[in-house]
Amino acid sequence: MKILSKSFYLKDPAVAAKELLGKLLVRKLGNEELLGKIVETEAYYGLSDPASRVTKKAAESFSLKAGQTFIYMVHNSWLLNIVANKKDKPQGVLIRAVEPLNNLEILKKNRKGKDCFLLTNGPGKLTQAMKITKEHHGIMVYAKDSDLTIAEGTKEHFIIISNHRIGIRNDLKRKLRFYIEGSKWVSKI
DNA sequence: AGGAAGATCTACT
DNA sequence: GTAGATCTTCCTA
Repeated sequence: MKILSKSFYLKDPAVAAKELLGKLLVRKLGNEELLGKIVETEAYYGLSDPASRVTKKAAESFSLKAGQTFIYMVHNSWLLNIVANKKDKPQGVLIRAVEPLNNLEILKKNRKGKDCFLLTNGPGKLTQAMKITKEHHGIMVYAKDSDLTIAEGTKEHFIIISNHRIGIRNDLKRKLRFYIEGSKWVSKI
């Protein structure tokens, strides 16, 4: 399994968000390795983004370098972001949904018996299922020994749909949400 | 110290 | 589809 290099994250967040679709999220949990295919992402543009208070907080945390995680709690849920930018700007990609590929029993246990696509079809759900918390804030996802990494996925072909983002009052005009067409794990069509 | 608001989730109608 | 739950952070006094 090939882990994406740091240079992968040195690009425009919208581009990175699109290219992250189909990649593998690798969560090391003790002796187990939880694999999830990324099926839904959103790009965030930090300071120029109307996402109010979240942006402010993000601006601080995005002083992190490209390729590091940025984890944030909202509405009793953890959200997983990967910092991605060309320059030193507070920008990044939000991982909204993944398709679990193995260790379903562990995911079910963490999700109190939920099943199938209910396991990870939302930002708060996938972090719960994979036991991702604030302790993973600032992890370098390109480092081989990190508990959380992102690796090359299969080379299968899929169609990418773009849409406006979810849950923001005054969204930007650009469509910054991307997901794989037909995936059962996409949170909302 | 207290209140308000949020990149959500769940349950119910 | 809509309302309520529930927690962390930020803002104001």
